[in-house]
Amino acid sequence: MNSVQLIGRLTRDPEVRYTASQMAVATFTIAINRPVKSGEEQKADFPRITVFGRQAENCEKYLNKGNRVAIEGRIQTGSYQNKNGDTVYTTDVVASRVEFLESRNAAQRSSEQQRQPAGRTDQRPASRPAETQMDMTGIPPAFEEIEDDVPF
Amino acid sequence: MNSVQLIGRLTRDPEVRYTASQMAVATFTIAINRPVKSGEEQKADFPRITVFGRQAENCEKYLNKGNRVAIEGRIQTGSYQNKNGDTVYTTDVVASRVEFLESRNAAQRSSEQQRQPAGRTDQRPASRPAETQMDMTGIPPAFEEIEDDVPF
Amino acid sequence: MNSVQLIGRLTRDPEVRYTASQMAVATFTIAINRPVKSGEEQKADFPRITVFGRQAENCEKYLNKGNRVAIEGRIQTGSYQNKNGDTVYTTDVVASRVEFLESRNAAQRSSEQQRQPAGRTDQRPASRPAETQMDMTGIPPAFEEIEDDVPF
Amino acid sequence: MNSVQLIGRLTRDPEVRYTASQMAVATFTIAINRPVKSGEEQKADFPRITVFGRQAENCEKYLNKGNRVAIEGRIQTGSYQNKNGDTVYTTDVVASRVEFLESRNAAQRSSEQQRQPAGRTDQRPASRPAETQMDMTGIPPAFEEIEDDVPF
DNA sequence: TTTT
DNA sequence: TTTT
Repeated sequence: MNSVQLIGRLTRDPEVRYTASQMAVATFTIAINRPVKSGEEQKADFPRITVFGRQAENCEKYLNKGNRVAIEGRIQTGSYQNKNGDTVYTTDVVASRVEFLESRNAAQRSSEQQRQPAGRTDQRPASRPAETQMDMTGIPPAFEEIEDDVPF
Repeated sequence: MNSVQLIGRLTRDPEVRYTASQMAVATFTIAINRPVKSGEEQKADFPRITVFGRQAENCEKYLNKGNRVAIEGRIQTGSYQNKNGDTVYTTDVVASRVEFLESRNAAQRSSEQQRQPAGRTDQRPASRPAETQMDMTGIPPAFEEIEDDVPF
Repeated sequence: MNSVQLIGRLTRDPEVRYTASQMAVATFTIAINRPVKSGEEQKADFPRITVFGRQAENCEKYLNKGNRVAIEGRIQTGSYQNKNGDTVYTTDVVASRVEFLESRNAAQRSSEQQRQPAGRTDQRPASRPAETQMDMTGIPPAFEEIEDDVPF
Repeated sequence: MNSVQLIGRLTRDPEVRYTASQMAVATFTIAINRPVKSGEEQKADFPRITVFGRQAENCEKYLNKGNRVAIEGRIQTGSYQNKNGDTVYTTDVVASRVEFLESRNAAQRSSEQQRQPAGRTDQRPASRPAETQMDMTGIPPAFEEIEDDVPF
């Protein structure tokens, strides 16, 4: 069992990169405020979230800094060598599900603008319902094909 | 919401230190095998677990390398400066509950032997029931007093 | 381990009753929409939530039908005899934590109006920040005293 | 979000039935002891678990009354009319994952005997490693085809 | 008996 | 390096 449930707000816009096989991988950090007695200063935790595939694409489209999300996933640990040659250990939450509890208008997102330079020529604004959820089954890189339905 | 549930095995005996106020803090890492199709090589994640107070003492007494535990807790992030002066970011699971799903005889524990060099002179073996659970409410260092009942 | 995490919307205003020792007990049902492919009809689950103590009072004050909440808790089963004399088995989620992800103005709440008939004579509306969380440690009826801080 | 994590012991052998499309559906109840101060009488909760597909078959093969399992899943509510014609409301945990934390020898299981009447003619006992896990992605009845690997 |  |  390796199960994580989080609710928090993005500290920055998601970063998206692509694997060799063209799968999107979105990464962002969320701020989760700790329960605090009134008067005490607010503290927070900042876990890093990784999302794969179509969900990563939706995060890129619809999530911005400050947006609140609910995350279901698992803890994944790893390590890499930094420039100094010493080992850095990492701990990420790999999301199997991202639920948008709120998201600003996607049109304001610079990263989307860039990927869709020809632009939307239809009249409907690139807005979306405030509540949306998406599912991802399977654990990349062993990644099954994803049904191509938009989440709303 | 910041909620984590894990089942795994200790990669080493717990390490225990004490705060200025004499509260025990146990730290250990568990190995959680990832689900894997037969034939594939086994991979695992290795989150670090932190336990406070009486629970930390029980972990010290009853948990050894290889023992299986169930953990409920939350993700806590932090940072510190290493010897080279650069910032190292940390992610821990702070356990609010540790359930012993199995534990070897505590007497075999080298770390315990060392802390109790005069040894046990009574006849009863330092064994314990295989299933035990303990609860910890509250989040250190804001730590409420703990009812002093042994977990079995 | 008995751990539950839910996000959903109240199907009705909370019902509140009081134990012999004057502890508030709030009960409500939330609707959790199931993930659904676009085009399919929406289905939902409707677990019943039980909240104790000061948290129950806050639910009464600030939660209304339609409000979205995040719940952490555990499954509790029980049974009772109905009027026909046969046994009815029950399954509830006892909340250890309720997070208000949204709540309408408390003044609009009829149940509160009723409990405070003399009314608020000050000018400030009985509103509150949209995000609020409260904590409850301990499992009623073995219920430890609750620190008397308001959650905002 | 609709997430449940449980550890408990089967109160009886699993019951298995088959859908029209020949998918196995296993049902059982687990006992989860509540944390209790020493001296108090033990109480427990008894949620009903439902498992679909290949996992249900594995439950039938390898799980018996008394075995300890870890369950990940979600709460599902429903209702039906009983013989008296009144509505009975149900709450189940639909398991997306069942982890065998322990299981007696499968050969002792009567239900398996029945499904495999010709019997095993090889010499190896129908035993299995004590730790095993299986995964099920997707939510029946919208059920994707399951890779046919045994879980050990 | 169900929410948006 | 942090969100409201």
